[in-house]
Amino acid sequence: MTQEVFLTRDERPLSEPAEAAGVGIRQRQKAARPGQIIEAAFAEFAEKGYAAARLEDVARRIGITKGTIYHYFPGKEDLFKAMVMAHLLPLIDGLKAIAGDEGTGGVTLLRLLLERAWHDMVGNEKSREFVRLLVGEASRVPELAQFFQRELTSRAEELIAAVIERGVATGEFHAEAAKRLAGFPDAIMAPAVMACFQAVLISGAGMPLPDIVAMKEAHLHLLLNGLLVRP
Amino acid sequence: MTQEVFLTRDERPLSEPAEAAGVGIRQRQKAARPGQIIEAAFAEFAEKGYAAARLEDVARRIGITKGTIYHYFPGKEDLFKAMVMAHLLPLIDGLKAIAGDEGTGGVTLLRLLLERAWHDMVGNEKSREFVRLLVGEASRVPELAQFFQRELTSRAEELIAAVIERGVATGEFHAEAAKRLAGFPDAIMAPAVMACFQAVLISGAGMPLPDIVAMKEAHLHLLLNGLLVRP
Amino acid sequence: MTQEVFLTRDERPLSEPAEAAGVGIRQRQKAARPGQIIEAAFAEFAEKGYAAARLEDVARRIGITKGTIYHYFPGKEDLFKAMVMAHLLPLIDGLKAIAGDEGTGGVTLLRLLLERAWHDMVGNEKSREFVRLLVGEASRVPELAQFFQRELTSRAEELIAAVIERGVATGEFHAEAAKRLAGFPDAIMAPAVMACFQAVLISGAGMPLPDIVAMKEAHLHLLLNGLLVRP
Amino acid sequence: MTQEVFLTRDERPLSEPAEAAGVGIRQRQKAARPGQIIEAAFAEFAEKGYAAARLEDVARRIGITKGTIYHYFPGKEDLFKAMVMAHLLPLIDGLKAIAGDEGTGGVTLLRLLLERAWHDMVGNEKSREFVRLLVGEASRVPELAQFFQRELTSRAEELIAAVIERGVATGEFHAEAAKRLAGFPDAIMAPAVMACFQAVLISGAGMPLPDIVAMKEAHLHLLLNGLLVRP
DNA sequence: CATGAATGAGGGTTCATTCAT
DNA sequence: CATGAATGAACCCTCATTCAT
Repeated sequence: MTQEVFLTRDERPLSEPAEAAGVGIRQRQKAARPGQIIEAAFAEFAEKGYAAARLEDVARRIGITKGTIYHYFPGKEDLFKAMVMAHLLPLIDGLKAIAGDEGTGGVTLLRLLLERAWHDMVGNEKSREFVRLLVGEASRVPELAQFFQRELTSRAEELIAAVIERGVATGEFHAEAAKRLAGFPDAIMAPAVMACFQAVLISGAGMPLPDIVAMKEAHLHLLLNGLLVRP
Repeated sequence: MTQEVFLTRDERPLSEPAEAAGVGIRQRQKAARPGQIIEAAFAEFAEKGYAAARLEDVARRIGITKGTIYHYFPGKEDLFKAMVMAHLLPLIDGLKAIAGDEGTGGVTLLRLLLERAWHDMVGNEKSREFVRLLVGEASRVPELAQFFQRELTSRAEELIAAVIERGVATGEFHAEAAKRLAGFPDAIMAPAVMACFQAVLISGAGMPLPDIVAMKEAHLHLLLNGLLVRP
Repeated sequence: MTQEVFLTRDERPLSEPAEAAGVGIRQRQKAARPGQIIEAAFAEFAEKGYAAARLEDVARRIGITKGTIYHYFPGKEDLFKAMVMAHLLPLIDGLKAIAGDEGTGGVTLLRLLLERAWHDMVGNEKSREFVRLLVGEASRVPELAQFFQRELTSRAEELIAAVIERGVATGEFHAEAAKRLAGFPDAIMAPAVMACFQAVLISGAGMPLPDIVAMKEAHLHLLLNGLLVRP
Repeated sequence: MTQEVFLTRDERPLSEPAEAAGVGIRQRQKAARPGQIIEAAFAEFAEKGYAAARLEDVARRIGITKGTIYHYFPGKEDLFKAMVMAHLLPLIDGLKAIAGDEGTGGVTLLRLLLERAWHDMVGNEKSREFVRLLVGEASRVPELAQFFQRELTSRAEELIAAVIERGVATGEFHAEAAKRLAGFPDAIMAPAVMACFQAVLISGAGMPLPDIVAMKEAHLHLLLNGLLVRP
């Protein structure tokens, strides 16, 4: 069982060939370009950071030249935004899917939520790098920061709140805990983010990753039971 | 009650040579320069990121010229490292202080630990920016990443493990929870890190900060009691 | 009779791509660029010396901008090396050509050798400046100094030795003189080098050049006959 | 017998302590400073060239600071000139001394002249470096180039002409050779200059120096007898 | 006299962006 | 569509020179 166990859903590469049937290879190439560029851009931005990434390196990664990028994106910053969007949208869709789940109990919903979070933020190398990139650079692009806050963060917070509420309604969760968490719902997700950074740091240092599944279980257990001995 | 309530300890600015008695203004200037420069560098690096920060802006911030920086630091990267170190050292000392506390119960120790973490990572604007900067850039300076991992992260993890162990020894904490957390001690600190990012994002978007003290309380309560209703 | 009488062979400028038929102007430009840049670089380096030469001036000389130079050369030092090589290679070829001459007598060969030396080191302004530049700067680029020593100096010394040997074999040269010169073959070429410096100094001072052909004749005569009256 | 055998005359260091008797050490220090600085400057200029030499390195060489140099010299260029002058003057004096020698025969005078030339240009490391420096940089300082031409070169040429004339007068030298050399007297000295460069290049490449005394003898022999077999 | 902190004018180098081909 | 030569605006870094101490 590898560390990439969380790849349970749509892991389509961004540069999908779009199953073009009768069109020539040139057509297919052309249609695939933006996705290829975004993918290469992600790799460079993640590795070097926005400012230090060079468009020439992005281009070379997929065997094109600098100029070609400008056929598809107006400039470096736009490419960055597009790349972030391309990665953000699936995450948002994931959240929407859960929100639609007229699931049963609070615990089940919570588990579903954590599953998604761990998948999206810790599940594989690219996810982790993306989170790191977002934290490091997004605040330099206010437009993105706002989109991120509006579409993902606040949506996630609402979802968490809803899940807790449901747990309280079904009698699973403690009402007082729910009230207390109202002002800090992200605390629920925090360990996943933490695991993300831990993994980035560790793999950056060339050390072996810890057991991610066990970490996820520890996370859930901590949320549900806390540390204290039941009286 | 402002957001800077956590400024309970030594918040001496990095500059200022402590005591300057009979020495001339030039002498005082000279002794204070490195600290001033580091402070200005922090501001620029935090605002623009390592690559986008300009030494000229760092200099202008304290009314000197670019060249002067080179009297005190060999170059941009060294300045960055020095700045990180200047911020990291106090955090390490903070951890050491707690480790020395032959405290009583696990809960008390845990509270102490959280207090420190929230102070150091969420307590004020600069702390938060520093954490963000570290996450965003440290991996580009492997030397720093390793120092960070060795001196701070692993030390913190040991401390957390010790605290939990003590809680188990005193009968406060659940043995099973302790065992489960052994592989993921950072989960304990995660909500503080999360709050840090949340605050950065929110203030970056120009919105008002939430009640940090309440968040800290919610954090502690969640850790201790979990979400579930006691059976 | 001008001073440039020695331009008897291929004095093609370094630029110009030889034949440019139907290709567009852009193509022709591109192919010619490295040569143009090297030529301009030579002029600047010769005039100001390596350290004081400015790439911007090199660029302006041929109507391009600083940045363009970096499309063709990795940096200032590489440009310098390339320029030296471009000038050195023809000289080496010249020596090889003579070495291939299965000439007749020692005197004839010696005359051939001197002809080349005077042409290559005194014959025209550029040659002279190049020698001066080499003497002044080569030692700062050990790589070049070694190449120069290995490919040109030692080759020339071997050639001189061979010429003298042949003169001895044919009975033209004095055996004792030959033996004595074995340890100092460069003495044979020395007057040409001297004339090079003299010309540089003199034209630098704005004075008229002496009669170079006469100097060359004096050189040959001195070598062959010496100063003493025959007994 | 080492290579420095030519050190037969006044090899006083430039920074002589001026045998001050009762004056304090401070006084002596002060009086010696300009000479020390010039000596250090020579070392740096010779090693790096004028443009690349740093005044700070000059200062450090003798344990003072940059600023002190400005107490004794108006600036970098003036220091360079002063250094060149300090080295040039003894050479000029050497020539004058020979010119005063109402010596006997032409051969004897010629030998005297060569002795000086080899001593001053090949005799030791510093002499050689100085010649190289002069060739490389002097033309960038027209003022110096003119002084050099007027005081040293032309004086040397006159001296050589006089020596040859005397040889002709005494019947030692061939009249035709004398006439021919009138337009190129430097040819006489050329091998010494050549040996200088050869030595610089060779020691720059870390190889062992050839036998300088033998080279000098070969030089003289070549001048007197030429290469041809006497008919 | 001597120091060395500070200045400020460059110069080498990089790279996003443009545009003729 | 794609190329890649060319531009030009920065930015890091160096260092001769100044001057308060």
